[in-house]
Amino acid sequence: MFDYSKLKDHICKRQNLSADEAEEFCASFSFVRVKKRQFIVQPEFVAKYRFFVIEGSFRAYVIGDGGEEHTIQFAIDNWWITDYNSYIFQQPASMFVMALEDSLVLQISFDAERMLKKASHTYETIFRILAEHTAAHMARRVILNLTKTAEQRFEFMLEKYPDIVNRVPQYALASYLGMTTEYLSKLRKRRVNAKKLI
Amino acid sequence: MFDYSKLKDHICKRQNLSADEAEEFCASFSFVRVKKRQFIVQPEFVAKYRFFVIEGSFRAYVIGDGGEEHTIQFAIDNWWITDYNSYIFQQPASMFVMALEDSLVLQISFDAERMLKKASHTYETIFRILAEHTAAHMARRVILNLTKTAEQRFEFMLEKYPDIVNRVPQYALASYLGMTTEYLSKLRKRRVNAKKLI
DNA sequence: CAAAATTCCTAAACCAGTTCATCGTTCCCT
DNA sequence: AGGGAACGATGAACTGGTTTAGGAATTTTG
Repeated sequence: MFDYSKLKDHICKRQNLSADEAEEFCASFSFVRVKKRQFIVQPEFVAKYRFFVIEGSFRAYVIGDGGEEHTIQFAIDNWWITDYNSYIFQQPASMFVMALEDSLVLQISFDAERMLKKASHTYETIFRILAEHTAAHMARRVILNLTKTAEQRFEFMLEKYPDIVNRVPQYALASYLGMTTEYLSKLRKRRVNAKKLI
Repeated sequence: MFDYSKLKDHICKRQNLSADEAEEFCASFSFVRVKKRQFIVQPEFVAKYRFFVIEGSFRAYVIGDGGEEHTIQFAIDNWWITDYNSYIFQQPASMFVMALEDSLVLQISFDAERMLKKASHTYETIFRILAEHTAAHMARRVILNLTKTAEQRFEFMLEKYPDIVNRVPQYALASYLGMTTEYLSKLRKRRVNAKKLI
């Protein structure tokens, strides 16, 4: 009925798998359609699933003490998303994860993942690599936030993830970059004016 | 000659291991003494090792465009440290990792780690769990930096990692928390004055 | 299609945190 | 032991980014 090829490609790029193994691996995932503005993770509830985005886009955010939203992560096609701390430790989540558009995802439950990890060394390796990549990505993000100014972070985002910049609402992007919408708007204007001079 | 018990305890807390397995696992690590101010990772060179601190303390930092130091991570007894992106992808490092005191570490090389991972499902699991914990920890750090003010981050640090606050130099702590030494000094003073009023 | 709601832009006042400059203290090193 | 470098404190001037407040444009929904 549905097409697992995106997930298969994603996995096989990182680890050699026989056709049978790839098949068995994917069988633990189920397709779910998610409507725009629908939540797939909510605070207080344990994040039972890890999601792989086939099409559409998502946004993970937390609510600060003053009620402000802080975007922690975006996910578009071929990215993973969930509340990582909630999922890994099976504790109540602190994040919302919401669809930004009507989307299609593949989800795996924590239990199914645990079985896969237990079942074979190869599957364990896949999740090990996944976790390493996640850790490495997060480490880069920490460095970026610590070493660059708001403007530099925006420039970096434009260069590295133009798809995301053009696809997500401005207030979500601003809070991801650790600034206000107003300031992002100012930066955008400054860029346009700078371009006009060339 | 040396005592592997700290590493053994650390691993066994996370994964069940037979005595033989624990022995074999630890055999891939070697003890190294590191003098204060000595580097165990340097930019441009590939981080060949991952380190487990037996005693002493370390600091990982990068140099910003303007020459400022930004502390990315501290490590004291029973913590892991290296330039994660360099080690995992075996690419040139962007960080310095320096001993803050005369220290004793256990190091494992990337190749030895790869062999362990390949050799057995159990060892693969250990490194998977390690990576998951690293990713989860980093995710919490990103959230903290995005949602809290400089003062709140300092308060949090005091509560959660008082050992580190009391053990590392002020300028290192300040750059870890994403602020200047001068401002941290001001916050410290504000705290002392606030306490006097109680 | 029109009303309601959400998103985006602009601008001025404001503030958390930085910069700069100076001084006292502690830690090393030989 | 003593001279130099590293470390911490403090205050005044400054700035990157926020807050507040308003209005315009776009999207959603009935």
